[in-house]
Formats: sequence, C-alpha cells, structure tokens
Amino acid sequence: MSRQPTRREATHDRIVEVAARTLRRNGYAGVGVADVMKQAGLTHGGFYAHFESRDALLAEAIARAGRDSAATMGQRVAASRSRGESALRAVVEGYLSDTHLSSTETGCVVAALSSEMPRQAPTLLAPSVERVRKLIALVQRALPEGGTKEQAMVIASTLVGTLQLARTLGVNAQGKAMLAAARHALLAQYDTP
Amino acid sequence: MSRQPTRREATHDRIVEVAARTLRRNGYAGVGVADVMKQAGLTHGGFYAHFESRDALLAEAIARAGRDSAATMGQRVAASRSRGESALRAVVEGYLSDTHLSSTETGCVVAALSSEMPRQAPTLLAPSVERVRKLIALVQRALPEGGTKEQAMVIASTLVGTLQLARTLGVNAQGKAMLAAARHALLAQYDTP
DNA sequence: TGTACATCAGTGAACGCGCGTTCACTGATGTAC
DNA sequence: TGTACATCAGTGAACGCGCGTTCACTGATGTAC
Repeated sequence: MSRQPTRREATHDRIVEVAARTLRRNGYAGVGVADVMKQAGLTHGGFYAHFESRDALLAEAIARAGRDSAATMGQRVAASRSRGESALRAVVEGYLSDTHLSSTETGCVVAALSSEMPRQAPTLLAPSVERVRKLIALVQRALPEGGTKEQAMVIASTLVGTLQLARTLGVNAQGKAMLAAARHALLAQYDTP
Repeated sequence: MSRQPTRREATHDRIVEVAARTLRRNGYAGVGVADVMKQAGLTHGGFYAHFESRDALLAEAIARAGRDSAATMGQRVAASRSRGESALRAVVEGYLSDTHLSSTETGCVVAALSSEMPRQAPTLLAPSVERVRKLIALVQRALPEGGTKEQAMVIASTLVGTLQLARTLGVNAQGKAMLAAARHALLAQYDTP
C-alpha cells in the first residue's frame, strides 16, 4: 500500500524525526534549523526546500513525536493484555517508569512541553492541543469499563505532572520516589484488580 | 525591623518583580534584559549594575515568584480556616480555580515552568528544584493529620499537571472542565469531611 | 546655611554572536530519442 | 546502448535582526567643612 518513498521524502522524514527528538529534549525554542539539519547529515541551506518555515517543521515534529510515543504505548498495552494485566496498569507503569524518567527525547511530548504549550502561537498551539486530547483519549481507552472522560483527564494530568516534577528533582532516588508514589496512588484508586 | 530601602534597592526590587511576572508569562527564554528594564521604567544599560548576568536575574525571579504565590496561598488557607473549611480544600480550590487558569503571570511558578525546569543549567535548576520542594511541602502541611509526603507528591503533581493541560486546552469551557474534574477527584479522595 | 567635591544610579551608543532565511550555484538522477 | 538535456536535491556564502553584554559619560544625591 505505502509505496517506496522517494529520496526527497526519505530526507524530509529524517529531518522531522531528528526535530521530534530535539524538540522533546530542548523545548520549542531549542530546535535550531542548522542544528537539526546537521544531525540529519545535511547543510542548513537545503532546509527551505522541505519546509516553509521553522514553525512548519515544529508543527510536523509535534505530530510525529505524539504518534511515535502513542504507538510505543499501544504496544505496551497489547503486551500487557497478553500477560492478563489491565490496560490501565500498562499505561500507568509505562508512563511512570524509571525508563521514561530519563528518556525525555523519545518519551511523551506532552510531558516534555506542556508548560510551554499555552504560550505558543496558533500554528504550534493547535497540534499541541491535539496531543493533549489524544493523551486523554488514550488514558480513557485504558480505563476499565465505564471509565469517564473526567477520570481520564485527572489521570492524564497526574501522569504528566508527576513525570515533570520527577524529572526536575532528577534521575535519582528522589525522582524515582515521586514516580513510585503516583503509580501506587493511581493504581490503588482506578485499577480494578 | 526592615529598614527603609535605598533607591538602589527599590530599583533592584522593581526589576526582579517585573522579571518574576515575565518569567511566568513567557518562560525562561522569554525574559529579555532590555524588555524587563523597559517595563521597570529604565534603560537596559543599567542592568549590570544590579545583576551579574541575565541568569542571576532569573534565579532571583524564580525565588521571588515562588515566595509571592506561596504567600498568596498562605492567605487563602488562613481565610478558609476562619470559615471552618479545611486547608486542603483551600489549596485545591485556590490552585485549580478559574482565576489561576488565566493568571499565569502571577500564579504558581512551578505550573508555569515545570516542563522547562529539567533542561536548565545548574544556576537555574537549583532554585527551580527548590520551588518544587516548597510546593510539595505546602501541600503536605495542608493535608489532614497523618498525611504523608507520598500523598503530597501525588497531589502536587496533579495540581501542576491539571493546570498546565487546562491552560493548553484554553481559558474556556474545556479548560474549566479539566479543573473541575481534578478538584472533584482530589477532594473526594483526600479531604476529610 | 552655603559651597565644593565625591559617590552613586542610570543613560545610550556600540560590539559580537547566534540564528532564521535567502539565493546563486553544483553535482546527481532521471528522461527522451 | 549510448548521448544530450532537463529536473531535482543539496551546498555554502551572505544578510538582517534580536539580544546579552560592555563602557564612557551624565545628572542627581549625599557628605565634609
């Protein structure tokens, strides 16, 4: 179905992928055109043959980062289901794992950016809002039968807030204790054993 | 006890106050020396008579923003106590109020910055971490007798995450619904009636 | 109370650097015959 | 199968702008006598 990508498309994709990682590691302002192109093995001059502007790249990178980590989470849920565990447990333990604590650049884009999101211009705000909605929807699908959107919103907020505060405290005992506390509280309250 | 401030001290204070607001509205990278000085009614040239560097101003601004909003929260708690309400209710309803949704520049500095905090250099990371610890401590003091630090961490995370996601959704029905959901969930679970 | 001088707070021009963007050009890939 | 030409993807130099930082200078405030 999906035809062989042209060289141009492959390059475009490589640039977006680099940007999606840089975005999560460094924030909106931390994505430089020249730096991204260099990491993609190119020179900065060719950038505007692929994107109308830096913001256009960022918009694509946000969507890409979101799709990638949603896919990873989907696999996690599938794997845990085959082990007979609940989807919510898979989401909570995956999101609040020690691995996610230190892997910002491949992790959830909402956790990486949410305090900066409200400040973005419409071009970047729209795809950012979309990622927040998708995260809430993902959590809601993981809830046991009858789980409400309100519950999903609260859980998503806790996941995002916990990961951010844990990362701020550091990749150490303090950060990990933060994650553990939230894992325990969320599963105790929302997971049906 | 606190003597009359000198003209120099008053100016210094005014600059920090402007920076503390700008920081919360625009993020770490959004605080410009020239812009802050202009808002404080000065020209940018005089800046380095007050601060060693832009980062030194930011460090002071973080502490200032934290102290200011902690003080506001303290007053809220005192007022609610005199109405016979619990401290936790005052904290949750104050933090997740529609007012706080739209008043980023005078609100909680952790909510305004937490996804950017882990990226900061040590000079700015240290005061940022301090604000996170202070927020957790404030929540713990507001908990009913016997409330643990673990509970405080989870509640603080939920407060911060909820406010950020709500602000991203917008100062509208969606953002307000987000806040309402978290107020309800937190009070139902942690407030002793 | 008044005068002379030192100190202090703030001014405004200038510098250097990074970064987004533009553009003329080059080498490679693909197509026509 | 080979040659000529058009198109495409990427190069690298250059431009303009914003921003942090520096510095010589000015006007106001305060102190000594």
